Amino acid sequence: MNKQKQNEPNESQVIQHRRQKAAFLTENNIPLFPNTFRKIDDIFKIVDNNDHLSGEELEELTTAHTLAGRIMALRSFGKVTFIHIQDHSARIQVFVQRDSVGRDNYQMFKKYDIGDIVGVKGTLFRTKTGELTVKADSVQLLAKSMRPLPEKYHGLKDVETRYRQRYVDLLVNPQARKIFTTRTRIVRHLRNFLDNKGFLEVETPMMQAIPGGATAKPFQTHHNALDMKLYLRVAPELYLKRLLVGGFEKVYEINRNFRNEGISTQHNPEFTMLEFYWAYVDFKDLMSITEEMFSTLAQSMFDSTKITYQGNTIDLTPPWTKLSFYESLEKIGGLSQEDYMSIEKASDLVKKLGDKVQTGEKLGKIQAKLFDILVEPKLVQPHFIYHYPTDISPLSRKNDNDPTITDRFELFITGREMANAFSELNDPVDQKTRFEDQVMEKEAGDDEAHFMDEDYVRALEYAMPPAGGEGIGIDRLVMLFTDSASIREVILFPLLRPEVTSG
RNA sequence: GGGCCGUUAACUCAGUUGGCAGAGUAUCUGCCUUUUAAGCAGAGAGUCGCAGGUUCGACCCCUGCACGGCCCA
Repeated sequence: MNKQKQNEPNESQVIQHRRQKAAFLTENNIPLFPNTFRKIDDIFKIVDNNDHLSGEELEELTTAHTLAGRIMALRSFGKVTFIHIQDHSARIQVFVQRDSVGRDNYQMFKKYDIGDIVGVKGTLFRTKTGELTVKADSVQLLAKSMRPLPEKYHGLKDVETRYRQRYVDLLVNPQARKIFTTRTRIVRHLRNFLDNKGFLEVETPMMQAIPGGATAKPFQTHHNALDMKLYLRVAPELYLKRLLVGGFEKVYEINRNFRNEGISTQHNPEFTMLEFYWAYVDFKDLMSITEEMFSTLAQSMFDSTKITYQGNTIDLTPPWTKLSFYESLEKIGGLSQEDYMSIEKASDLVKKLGDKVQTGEKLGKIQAKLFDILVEPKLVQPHFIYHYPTDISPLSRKNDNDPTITDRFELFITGREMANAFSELNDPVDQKTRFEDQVMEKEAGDDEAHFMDEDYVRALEYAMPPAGGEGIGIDRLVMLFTDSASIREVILFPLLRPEVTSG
């Protein structure tokens, strides 16, 4: 009996027991991991097709079902055992009787554990308590589980384990599965929405020699054969706009971006963005399509344009409130023009509110800090804030009447930035100047500032059609639609430090 | 980066003033042919996150570290 595992004296008792059972099954010629069983029926379909039938009606049916799934519960009465098995679609009870499956088979079945994956053939009936149940003609082991599942009643609660071992979380917590199936439905809706409007989905480089398209710190990597430094992209923007130059008029990409910043309930280093670019429209047209996109999404998910997020009702019924950046500082931030239009006053205010101001920082950047503190958290219902300062919008088209502001908006819901959009800057001379300004900021120590991208300027020199472009954070959108407080709840495998393996 | 909180059996959690480490679930053995958080009887299971320190004695007090969570920047 002690022939195995003497080198792992601390191995949990449960695992040792399971190894012993596995050895017993192997000795009796029961394969632990056969791939010969072919599942025919989804459990959901079986339940859906038959749940309306009475016990008597089920008795008359002789239809045999062939299903497979993981044993999630097991109640043994000696010569008869009830198990619940779960597949991707649902869960159903299975009744395994010694006198139905045969004495020898039942002997083997008694070595099956919660967590094992089994294949079942049998017919339907109702138990005394009325539960729709499969009466097994046979139960076959398809994959032996060597580890116990978390507790049946409380499930897996430990947040760290839920993220590190997401497979266990998904197995035992239906809410977790729900979030990720909802995520997929959301993304599918967005694709359908854009496809139906004639947008073309494309894929642009994630590894870039010159990262651009957002003010953010990039990750660095290295290509060995080419011996060159590469960056993981912070945004696809500049490539998508090159496609507008190339003649595509409506393009979008849903894919990962990487930003070398802190981790929080709102930030994961890799995250998913939708970016779309549309020739011959401006930022106001983008407001309309955004309202349509979000409200149809809510409608298709919840049959309503009102949704609940962390106890607040969010009304996504268009049209949404629209305020200029300066209006928002006044109406929502409670500031006067003199507070925010002078560098000195605005800087003092920022410091008073607990943030820092670097010497030589531009007015727009200081105003943005005021906005972040005084306005953003209060934008719980959907708000478009437009006409951002040019200083903090290096890729946006300047307003025709006032070059200190841009034709740009950000969308805020639940106090968070959900989208960023603007009329695109397509004047190559202006763009080059903005890049040069960014390079100066970079040299002054701002490692979020843009690099010079000569090829992008060259592309604009061939003429890019006037256009609007927008980015929407998919993870935050999914948080909103799944009522999740943390971004890690909506990312299957959020970034964590390596697990410490002791001893 | 800063503050606060957490880390005890496979899971969910207790743990008294610093005095032998606990429960439920799960597991094992026995009984049990319609249960469903099945039941009854019994049993086994611990690097109390890690490393130091204080103490006759530390899960408990102190210091440092690791991982995670929340808040702030």
